[in-house]
This record gives sequence, C-alpha cells and structure tokens, in this order.
Amino acid sequence: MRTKEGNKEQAIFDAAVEVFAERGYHNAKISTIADRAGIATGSVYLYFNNKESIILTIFDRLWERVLAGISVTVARTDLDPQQKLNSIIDTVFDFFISNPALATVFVNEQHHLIKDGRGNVAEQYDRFLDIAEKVLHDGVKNGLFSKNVDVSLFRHFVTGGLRNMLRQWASNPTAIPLDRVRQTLKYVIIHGILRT
Amino acid sequence: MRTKEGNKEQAIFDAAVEVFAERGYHNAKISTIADRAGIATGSVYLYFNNKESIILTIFDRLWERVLAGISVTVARTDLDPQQKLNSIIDTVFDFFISNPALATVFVNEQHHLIKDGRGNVAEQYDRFLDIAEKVLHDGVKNGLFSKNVDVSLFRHFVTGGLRNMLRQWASNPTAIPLDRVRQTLKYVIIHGILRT
Amino acid sequence: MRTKEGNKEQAIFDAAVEVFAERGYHNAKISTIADRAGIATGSVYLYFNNKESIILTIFDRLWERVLAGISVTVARTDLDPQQKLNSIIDTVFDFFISNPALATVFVNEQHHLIKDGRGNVAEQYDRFLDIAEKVLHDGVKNGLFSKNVDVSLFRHFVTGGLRNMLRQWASNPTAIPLDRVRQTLKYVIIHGILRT
Amino acid sequence: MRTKEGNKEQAIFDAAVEVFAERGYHNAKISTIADRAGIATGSVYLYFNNKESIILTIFDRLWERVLAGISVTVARTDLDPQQKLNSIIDTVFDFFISNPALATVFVNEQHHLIKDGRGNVAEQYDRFLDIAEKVLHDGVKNGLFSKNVDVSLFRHFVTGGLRNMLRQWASNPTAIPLDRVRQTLKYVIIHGILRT
DNA sequence: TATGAATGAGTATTCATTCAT
DNA sequence: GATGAATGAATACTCATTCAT
Repeated sequence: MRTKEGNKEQAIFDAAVEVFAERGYHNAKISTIADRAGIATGSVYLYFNNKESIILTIFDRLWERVLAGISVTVARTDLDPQQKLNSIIDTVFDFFISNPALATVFVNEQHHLIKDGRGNVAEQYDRFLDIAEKVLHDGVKNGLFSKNVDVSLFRHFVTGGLRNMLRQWASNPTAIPLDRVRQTLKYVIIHGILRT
Repeated sequence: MRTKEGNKEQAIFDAAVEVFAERGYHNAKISTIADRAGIATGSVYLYFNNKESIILTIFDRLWERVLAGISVTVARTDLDPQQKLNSIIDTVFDFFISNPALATVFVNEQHHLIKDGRGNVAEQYDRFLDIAEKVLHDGVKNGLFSKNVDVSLFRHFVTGGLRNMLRQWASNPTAIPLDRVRQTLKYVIIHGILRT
Repeated sequence: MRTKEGNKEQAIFDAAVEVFAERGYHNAKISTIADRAGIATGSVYLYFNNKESIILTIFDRLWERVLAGISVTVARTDLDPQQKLNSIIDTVFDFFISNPALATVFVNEQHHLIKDGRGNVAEQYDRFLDIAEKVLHDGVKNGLFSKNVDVSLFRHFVTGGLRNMLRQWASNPTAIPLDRVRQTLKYVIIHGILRT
Repeated sequence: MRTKEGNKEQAIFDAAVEVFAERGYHNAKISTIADRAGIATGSVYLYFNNKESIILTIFDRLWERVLAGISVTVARTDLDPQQKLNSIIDTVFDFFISNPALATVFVNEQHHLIKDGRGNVAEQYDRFLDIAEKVLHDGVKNGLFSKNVDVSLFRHFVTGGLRNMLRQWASNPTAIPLDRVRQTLKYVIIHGILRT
C-alpha cells in the first residue's frame, strides 16, 4: 500500500492555517489548502470530516496548548497575581510568536465560531477568561489590584486589546519588535496611561 | 422624488445593518435585506452597486460621524489630554448606544474589510487612530501620561479592548449597564489595574 | 421584471420525465434537465427544492390522476367487479399511452422511492393496491371470482405483470399495438392461460 | 492458491449481494462490500474489474443456474406444457428461497442493466423468456392453452407478476408463507381469477 | 424607478479506481 | 497476491447580479 509519507494531517493543518490567514475562512478553498499541503483535494477528507472541522481543530489545539500553559502558572503559590498576569501574557505571546499566521486566524475567525456556537471554541475561550478573572479577583482580594475595576469586564478589555495588538504585529511581524508590544501591554495593564 | 429615494436607501442601509448583525456579512443574503427593507431584490442595486458597497457605506458613515464628533473635541484648547481621551470614549460609546446592531457589525466585520483593503475603511480607521495617538502624545509631552507607554501601540490596545467590551455589551445590551462598561474602560485606561 | 414565459415548471417537469426515462434517476443531471427545458441550471431551483423533489412530484401527480380516475369507477354501482377491473386497467393504460416516457420512469424508479420511504409514493401506491384489492374481494364475495386466489397477493401479481408489459411497450411503443397488450392483459387476468 | 482465491471471490460476491440488496446498486460502496467480505478495498479489484462487473457477474450466475434448471425440464417428453410451466415456476421459486437477498437484487436492479445493455443480462433474460414462450406455444398448439392469449406478451406478464410477488415476499420473508405465494401464482396463471 | 424571475459561475464533498509498498 | 492511502473527476445547489417588462 501507499504508506503515509510524513504527517499529512499536520501538512493539511499547517496549509489551512496559512490559507485561512491569507484569505479568511469563507474565501479559502479546500482545493487551495490541498495544493498547499501537496496532496490531492480528496485526500483532505481522509483526515478531516469537512472544512469546518479543520478550523475547529485549529482552535481546539490552540486553546488546548494555551490553557495547558497558563494552568500551570496560575496553580503556583509562589507567584502573586501581578506575576501571574505577566506570565499569562507571556504564554499567549510566546505561542503566537511561533506562528504569526495562527495569530491571524485566531483574531479574525474566532468570533464567527463562537457566535454560531461551533465546536468547543466558546467553552475553551470561557475557560481562559475565567482563569484570568480568577487571577484578577485574587489581586483585588489581597489589595494589590484596585477595587474600582470590574474584573469580569476588565478581562474582556484585556483580551480584546491583546488581540488587536497581536493583529497589528501579525500583519507585519518584522516591523514591530514583539518585546516592545509585550512590554507596553504589561505596563498599561498594570499602570494605565497616567504617569506614576 | 428625492425624499422617497432617500428613504429607500436608508431602509436598505438599516435593514443591512440588522441582517449583517444577525447573520454575519458572508451569510447575509441580499434578498433578505431587500425583504427587510420592504422592497424588491433588484431594487437594492438601484442604490448600491453590490453587496460589498453596502457594508462599505455602513463603515463609511460610521467613521464619518465618529471622526466628526471627536474632531471637535480634540480641537478644543480648554481640555487637557485626559479630558479629551474621556470625551473620545464618550463619543464612541454614545454612537453605539444608539445602535447596538451597528456595534455588532462594527466589531465583527471591520477587520475583513481592512485586511483586504476594501473601500476607505482602513484609511478612516487610521485617521481615528492618528487622532487618538496625537492626544496621547500631547499627554506624554506635557507630562500627564507616562513615557513608558508606546502610544502608537497603546492606541491599538485601547481600540481592541474597547471593541471587545462593546461586543460583550452588544451581545446582550440589557445584561450589562453600559455606564459600568464606560466607567471601567475610562478607569483602566488611566490608572491600569494597580491600586493607587 | 422578466415575466414567466410559458409554464417553466411544466417545462422542467416534462424535461425531467424525459431525462429520467433516458438515463435513470441517478444518472440524470440537473444541468441536462435544465438544458432540455430551455432554462438555466439555477432556474430549476426556483420551481423545485432539489432533484428528489422533482421525481417525487412526478409520482405525486401520476398517482393523483390515476387514483382520481379509478376512484370514480369503483364507486359506481352499475358495474360488477369484473367490469371494474377492466376499467381500472383501461385507466392505467390510457394514462401511460399519453406519455411513454412517464411509463418508463414509473416502472424504473418507483421501487427506489418506496424502498427508502421518500415522499408519498408508498402511501399512494398502497391506496391503489387497496382499491384494487377491494374490487377483487367484492368479486370473490359475490361468487364471481375464485376463492382459490389470495387477493392480497393477486393484486401484486397483476400490478407487477402490468408494469412489465408496460415496460415492454414503452421500450418501443410502435412495435407492439397497445390494444393487443391491453386485451391480453384483461383476458389472462380473468381466464388464465387455460383453454376454456 | 486456487482455493483461497476462489473463497475470496465468493466472499466478495456474497457481500455484494447483501449490500446491493440493502442499499441498492447506486448507493452501495465498494468499501462497504470489501469490509463485509473481510478484505481490503483494493483487493476487490483483483477479482472484479469494476463495480458494474460485480453485479453483472451476479446476474450471470443467477441466470446461468435458472436456465440450467429449466432447460432440463423443458427437454423432458413426459411432461405436458402445464406441468412444464409449473416446474419452471418451482425452479425460480426454489432458487430465490435459498437467497432472499439475491431475489431483492434481482427485482430491483435487473432493469437498469437491461436498459443500458450491460453484459449478458438482456440476452440471458431473453433466453429465459424464449424458453417460456416455447412452452406456452406448445400448449396452445396441442389445445391445452387458449388461443386468445398472445404468448409473447403473456411471458412478460408472468415474469413481471412473478417478480413483484417475489419482491413482496423478499421484503419480509417471514410474513408471507412462500407456498401460498407459489400456489397463488400457479393458480392464477392457469385459471385466471374467474371462478371455474 | 421598480420589479422579481432568470441567470450561471463557483465549490464542498463523495467514492470508484489506482498503485506504491 | 494483498493492502488501504491517495487520487481527482464529477455534480447538486446557492445566491449575487442582471434585465425584460
């Protein structure tokens, strides 16, 4: 039989991330993804049930890794909430540094999937937000963070801001030093814009 | 008759905002928009060249009004940068309060249009960002805002965060008091999360 | 607007009967039917929801007419069961004489639709069989027909035989005089093959 | 090894009869047949050229056996035409009793193959009809059967009726005693429905 | 202007068949 | 021979856009 050369599923996955990033989910053709992966169109369906399951798999793995990463951090007892917040930001940044196209797909397509309740995207995103909210709550409780901030709204503010800065960076990864993005983000979350 | 024409274009515009908000741009059908506007499908094309021009017009008018609103504010000499920042936020909020569906379309569809360089969306968004950046710069210059913040990145952070909080609010306008959203936003931009 | 010229639904219906007869349902392409009907492919979907609904409509109308025809006959009190049987046969024959292609579709495709329980085909066919069975029962009751015949099986025998003779005729309508088919059918149903 | 090959071909054959009976020829997948036969998909093509050749082989063997069976009967000089007719019916019945799924395939798929002139199906069916016709002719000639029956049409009537009764029986073999089917068939062919 | 029937390009998906191992 | 992964041709259906009335 013809044996699997390399990992075709991964090739399709990678090609799909690229094509979804370039054209958007709705304008991406399966045939283009197959071409990019170096296989025949029909072979895509040996590894994925349909077009949607490809993007759902992308988000599934994305959140799986991010959640795994931050779960370790938030469980640590030797870090205060501010350090945990910094660590969460680092995890997300590090993840997307390794794949700008994935960052693009993430910022562009997630809300469609959540809006229509497809797959586990909404659930995983909620888990992420809940973890972040817990860190914020802890910070408020121990007096580190201000009581004037509604943490359940703040988490949306931060993720939205984070996403938009990532989009900016992903649209042209070489133009903006990612560390500058990261430092700006950490600073403004903690101190806001006012001079201290 | 001019009045009638004006009414029909507006009817299509309003119907399109509703339908785009409900189904998303790609899943919205011209025939649905026409139905909602109370006209025949073909009549849509008497007022708009094609589907895309409808959403481009939506964003054009959106930004036109927002930019008109904040331009007045930033030109004033009796306001300091922090007050101007607050006023910009108020302008955006007030605009979307009057039309939650428009807020939904804004947060969900803008990036597709910018990404593909359609219409003037990117240009107008840039103008908005530039205005905001100038206010921030002025604040840094006169010592009100911190020098640790990269203002050209910060503006992306703020708009992303603003957009995401609006999405949250627009998804269920009655669940979250908009003033709480507004106050949280203003506070965290100025002070960050740290207790002062 | 472009008004309907002629009856497009009927044109599609007629074209579908032809194409289904020539190629069989599974090998018939919507585009071929549209071509034959002199319209664009997409226009087919203005009149029918999908391919299957076309053939279901064909059978619906077929049985509707046949059932309407024989219902009148069996309700008459001035005919004995044998005369009613003859009349039922005439109705079916007359119906298919007017459209050999329809006869072909009928004999070739009905069982697939019944087997998969699509539409009302099975129900209408059952109604037909029930009507025929009632006539047979009446004949047995009044001593005209033999008690040695299981009428609920006999009706299947007759319809199968009828269908096969029609198939033969429809495959080459000019080769066999239909009246000879009709007379043979009537005779053997009544007398069997034995010399009387 | 011949034996092994023979077993596999038979396994495919048997699996195909089952699957064709369950799903119909067009909806039957080669992969399903291979699964059912306990072999790999590709191995099917070591024994059959393509999907169609499988069903053609099914009909080939079916008719081969039926024709072999009835040929013996019709050659006998100690039987009159009525006895020969009964014997032909018995041969067909006995053949299908041993394999209801084969009966289902026979009644459902034969006409597609004949219609398109595939394989030898039409020829073998014609041979069968000719043999039956000869028996009928002999009966007419020696005064046993009626001259009012067109024997070349009657044979179509009988085979169609036979097929339809078999379909009925095959759809639910336990519901109808096959001997009742057989007796009804023999009776009506000989005597028709009229009380004698 | 206004209509809405008609158009036809565009694409996800299936599955019989092939072939490298 | 046997495998089953890989192939890619084939096609129903959608919907933005057009245009005859």
